[in-house]
Amino acid sequence: MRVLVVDDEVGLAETVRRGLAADGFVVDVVHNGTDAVWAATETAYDVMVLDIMLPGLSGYRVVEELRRKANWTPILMLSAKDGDHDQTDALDLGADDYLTKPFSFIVLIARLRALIRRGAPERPVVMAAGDLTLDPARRRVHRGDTELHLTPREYGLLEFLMHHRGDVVTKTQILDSVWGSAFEGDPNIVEVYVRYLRRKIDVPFDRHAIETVRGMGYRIDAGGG
Amino acid sequence: MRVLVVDDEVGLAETVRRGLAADGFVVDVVHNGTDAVWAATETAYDVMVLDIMLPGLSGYRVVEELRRKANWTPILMLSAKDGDHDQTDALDLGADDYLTKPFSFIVLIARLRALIRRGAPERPVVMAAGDLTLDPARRRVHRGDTELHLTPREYGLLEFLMHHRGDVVTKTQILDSVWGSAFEGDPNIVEVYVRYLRRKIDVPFDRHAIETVRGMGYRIDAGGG
DNA sequence: TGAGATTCTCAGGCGACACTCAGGTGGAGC
DNA sequence: GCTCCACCTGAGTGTCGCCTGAGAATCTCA
Repeated sequence: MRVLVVDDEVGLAETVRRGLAADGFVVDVVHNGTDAVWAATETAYDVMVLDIMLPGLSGYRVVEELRRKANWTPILMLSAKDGDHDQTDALDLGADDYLTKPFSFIVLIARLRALIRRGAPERPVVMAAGDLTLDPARRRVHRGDTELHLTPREYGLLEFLMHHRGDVVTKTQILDSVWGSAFEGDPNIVEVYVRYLRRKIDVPFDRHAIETVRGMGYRIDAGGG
Repeated sequence: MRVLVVDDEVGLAETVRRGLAADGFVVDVVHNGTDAVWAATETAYDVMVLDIMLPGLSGYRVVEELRRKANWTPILMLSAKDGDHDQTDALDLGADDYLTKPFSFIVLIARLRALIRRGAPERPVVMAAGDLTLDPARRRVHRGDTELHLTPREYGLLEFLMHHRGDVVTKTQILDSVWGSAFEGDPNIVEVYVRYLRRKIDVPFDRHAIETVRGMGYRIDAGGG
């Protein structure tokens, strides 16, 4: 059982390290967020203990960064504060459990074991429209079982459409979100990329996921075409 | 903070009840879908915990039924399964969060608090006249279960009529609102478009939602024809 | 540096849609 | 029942929104 402990209070970190080691865990300790991300990326830990208050990269940012990198190691967060906000913020960001300092060692170990037992947490939301799925974390798109290769622009467009699946989105909205409001070129670019997307996600499968709503914009059907 | 817990496993439901009560929630428990819909309709809960696997009316159907009845109580769904499908299905149907069994109590409570904090999600107003519905956000029109394809002008006209459903609107009002006061063409255009609309929303269903009030204008019946 | 991938521009084509018009129909008042 | 006028109807016509293919410009990576 490998644990990564992240806390800038060297004394506390050392106490935790000894306690966990005595309980049979293999423990690595780092003292800041940047090292935490690096360590978690290099080594497959079974669980992480992560303090929120860290110099440089905060605990929140560490979770965010790891999840963005598709690292689903269970994370238990620690905080000195006792507010609801800390707690829910942490969980919203993708942490898996939460403990307020000061905490009992027995509780910490029990919670860690529970996390390990549960295994890697639920995957983040995979957006689906019928058999067309888009996984934002992994940046992957599937039509049924076949993976589709999309260029960055195509992916950005599809992600935007999927995020609003069922709703009509105007070309202006698309331009603003996918190309950015600074875009100065020909708005026709949206039509062109809708065509590119259709060529990859619809045409080969004889589907019509992307619907044109004349005079309004486009809509991706929640049923996937 | 009132919570409705819906789970057919009596033991688990009782555990959840006690835990939430200890955390200051006022908890009601029911063990099947039918009771859940009834309870949620009778009482204004701040949040619901809803198991997917239920005897009789499943959790999915409960969500569907409540949303259909314009009940937007935040719902957290529970499932024994661990599939992606469960998750997206639940969220697609109008649930607001999702938790896989077994779950940590801390996480459950945090998620519930987050849902309550977020409050009932804003739902777009769906205008209805009998079984004729118009969803402005999704720009969709249904007669019963069948979706109708309207052109932008037809849609604009119907939206205006629905907005004033029950009242007589004059052709001048229609022209000003739907075509804009700048319109210089033949006012007969209103009659033409009323005909187009009738051909799509009334004739195929043998209905008469759009009523002609001779000398005055038109009226859409609140009962949908 | 060069080949391939990707982004973007442009101009032509096509068809859905908005609108016109001329005649038909039927209700209301005499 | 006749007449008038409001409304209905069908057959057009032109336009504009969207689609499409070709190719230039730019980026990426070996």
